[in-house]
Amino acid sequence: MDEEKKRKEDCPLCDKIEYSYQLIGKKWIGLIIHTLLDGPKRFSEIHAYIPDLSKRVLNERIKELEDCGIINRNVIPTRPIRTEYSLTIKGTELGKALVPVEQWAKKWL
Amino acid sequence: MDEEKKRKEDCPLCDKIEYSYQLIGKKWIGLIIHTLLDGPKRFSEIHAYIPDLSKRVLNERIKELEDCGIINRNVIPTRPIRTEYSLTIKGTELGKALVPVEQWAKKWL
DNA sequence: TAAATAGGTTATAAAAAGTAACTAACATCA
DNA sequence: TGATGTTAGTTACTTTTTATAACCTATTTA
Repeated sequence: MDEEKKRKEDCPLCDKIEYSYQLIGKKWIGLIIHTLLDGPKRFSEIHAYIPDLSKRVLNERIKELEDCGIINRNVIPTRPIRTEYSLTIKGTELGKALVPVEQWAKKWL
Repeated sequence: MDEEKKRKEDCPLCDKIEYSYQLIGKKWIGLIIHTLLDGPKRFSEIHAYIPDLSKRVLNERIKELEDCGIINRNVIPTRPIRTEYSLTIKGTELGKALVPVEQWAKKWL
């Protein structure tokens, strides 16, 4: 067995760390979570906050974040129908974990 | 002027926050910084730590991280020549800012 | 009736990342 | 001396992700 594989097997946390970096390493994920951290938002509101993010990709990201339990989708039965997205507890904690990165940005960029 | 543009102009930090998320939103950036946080490493060492990252992209990421002052490139004039990469202070602080994300991963994944 | 809004979907194009083979410069093995 | 290996990449080509823009259904407002 080669060294790098050995290292991975010896460290079950590495998978989780790697996974988390793949997650926030997807384009727009960080900004979407940041946007939702100050409260639930509708599809078009998120889109207005991040205008460079296309609706197609926003929709894709929302589904991915739902699938991994980071956001909730709430369909509000008003007329016209509205869908609201909010962070789960898991998602809120990820959002809070990203705050130091924002502070770094404030200081260094 | 539309609302989203207004919001951006009202918040000069938004650019920095957005930029930081685009930075860590690039594939492999987080893991590379994480890897260098425990000490300087050579090209092939980083590659051994992150075997799924191709040499082509590793090289590209290294250049990008150098360009934005996050890592240093040290050519060591041994025979054969070795290059060592280390985090700058700016880079080290980014690495530390990412630790809460790793703790989140440990807890939730 | 016409245009607008909300929350998407679709088709297609461009950009980013993956794969594998190749290189230069030297070192070691036999 | 020649074959093989190492380090730090580069190159050409393929696949995957993102971007762009048009379209859609249901409903509301002018």
